[in-house]
Amino acid sequence: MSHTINESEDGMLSKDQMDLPSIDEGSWRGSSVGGVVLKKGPWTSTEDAILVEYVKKHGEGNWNAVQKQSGLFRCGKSCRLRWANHLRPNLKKGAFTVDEERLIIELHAKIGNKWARMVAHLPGRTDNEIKNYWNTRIKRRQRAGLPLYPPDVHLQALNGNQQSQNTSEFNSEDSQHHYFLQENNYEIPDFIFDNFKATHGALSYPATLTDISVSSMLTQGLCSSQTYSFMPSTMHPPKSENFFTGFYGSVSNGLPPLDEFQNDICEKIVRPFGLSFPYDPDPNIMNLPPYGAILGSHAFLNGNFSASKPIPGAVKLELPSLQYPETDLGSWGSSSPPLHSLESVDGFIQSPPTGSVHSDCLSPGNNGLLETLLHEAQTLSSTKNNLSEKSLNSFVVPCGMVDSSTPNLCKRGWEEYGDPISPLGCSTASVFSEYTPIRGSSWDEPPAADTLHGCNVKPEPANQVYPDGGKKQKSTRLDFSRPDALFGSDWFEQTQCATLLGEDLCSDYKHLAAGTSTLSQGWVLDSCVWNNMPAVCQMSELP
DNA sequence: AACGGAGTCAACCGCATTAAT
DNA sequence: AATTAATGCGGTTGACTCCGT
Repeated sequence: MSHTINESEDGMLSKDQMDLPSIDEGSWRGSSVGGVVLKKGPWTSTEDAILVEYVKKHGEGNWNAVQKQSGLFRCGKSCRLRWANHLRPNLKKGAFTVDEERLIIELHAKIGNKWARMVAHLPGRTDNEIKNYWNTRIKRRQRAGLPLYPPDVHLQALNGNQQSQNTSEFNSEDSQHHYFLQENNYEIPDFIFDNFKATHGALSYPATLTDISVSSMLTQGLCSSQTYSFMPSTMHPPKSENFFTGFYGSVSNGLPPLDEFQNDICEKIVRPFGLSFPYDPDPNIMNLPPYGAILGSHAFLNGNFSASKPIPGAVKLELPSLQYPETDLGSWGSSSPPLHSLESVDGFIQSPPTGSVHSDCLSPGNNGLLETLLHEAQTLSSTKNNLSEKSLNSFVVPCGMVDSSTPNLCKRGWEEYGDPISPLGCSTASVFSEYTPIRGSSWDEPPAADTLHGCNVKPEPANQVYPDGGKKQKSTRLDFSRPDALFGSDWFEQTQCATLLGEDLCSDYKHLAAGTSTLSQGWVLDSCVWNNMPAVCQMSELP
């Protein structure tokens, strides 16, 4: 498509031919350099001709001189871009050939969003073209629920990267970039997971990454002002919600800077993993700590709060491995039939690879980063006896606080009640239905059926003491004894819950509340917290 | 035919890097 | 060494087109 040949241009063209466009021309905007108002918007053929003529005379470069010497009212950047993308000779126009597409895929699997570098392999193409193609392709495949890379490309890229460790075909940055966060969208290629699933022990990732323990990630990466050591250097704070803003939060959306996480053993990072969630009621729901929106929530799954209505940012997320129907859920949890209504998750889950995370507290199943993170977080939590009172304000029963004699909620959840779409392996529904200890007893204790629909829910003991010596505090949370009441209430609809969760998830929970037989007070809400719900519950005062 | 959503593409913007002074 | 300008790069935006309803 060319914007240089159209009706509006024709009108402009005649104007150009007579004189350069007047400032009040629609495509002129306010930017000015040295008192000269520069034009923006589509180029006209006249402008193209001027630019081409200029380049013929003076060669490429010194683009800022174009405006001065040729009278073209375009900034240097615009001239350069126009020349590079449209005017320079030997440009290959038209659709990408099959070979080119294949090459782009392979290159992307190897080097990520290095469009300019890809150009070297695709003569006649521009980085912009490649980028557009890729972005379009991403959307298309995401919509179709297809993996971003064909499996063979995964393997090929994997091998290539392993070789590149030695051959330096791609620098380490690229490798890291490649392995961790593909492209702008923080996409993680399938082969990471494939490989992870395949190895579970053998190092298949670049050493620089495989050596990253969750602890180190938490304490050095997430919890230090060094920022995210495993993030690509090219990552900029995204404008839209995405996984990493959602996950590690606070980068750019008004949340506390990472420095604030340095203390307290990354409590705030640990929290989302079920350890605690001292949520401070905030009327601004959208400022919910994104890291609280992780486990089992759709927000985690697609980096957004919406369940099946991803905000635009969601488009950028993709975890190809989880798009495979045959996904070996060993890395996420055991396979089990998708849960009703909650499984229709946007298929983009992502998680840094952790195939060979070595730590002192390797997760029981070694099933994936989240599990490992969780497990390690448990360790961190358990060793941190002085968990702040603040965190105790949460009514979360963190995994790490679950008595050792008690089946580990998280672990068991992943292993036995795996939600194919949840890194935890247990969806919110599964938590509700399976891990809602009645009357605060063991997780193993079968839920009492009498707690189903009635109101005879045993209230949580007000003075309940928790393993760490602290007391749960109801604080400002809603005094709903039952989440089913909560979800089914008008309040739930009338408050921001629905907004926060998205209509779909909202209805999911309502459905859940109506159908589950294991709801009880306290623990249920804990589960809610654990699944990102408590933040919702806590943030509003009783109506 | 009108409308709306999705796809495509060109161009812009902001930041990073490099070169020049 | 510090500053400024030029350039490169990647992400995003907005206009346009296509297509289905």
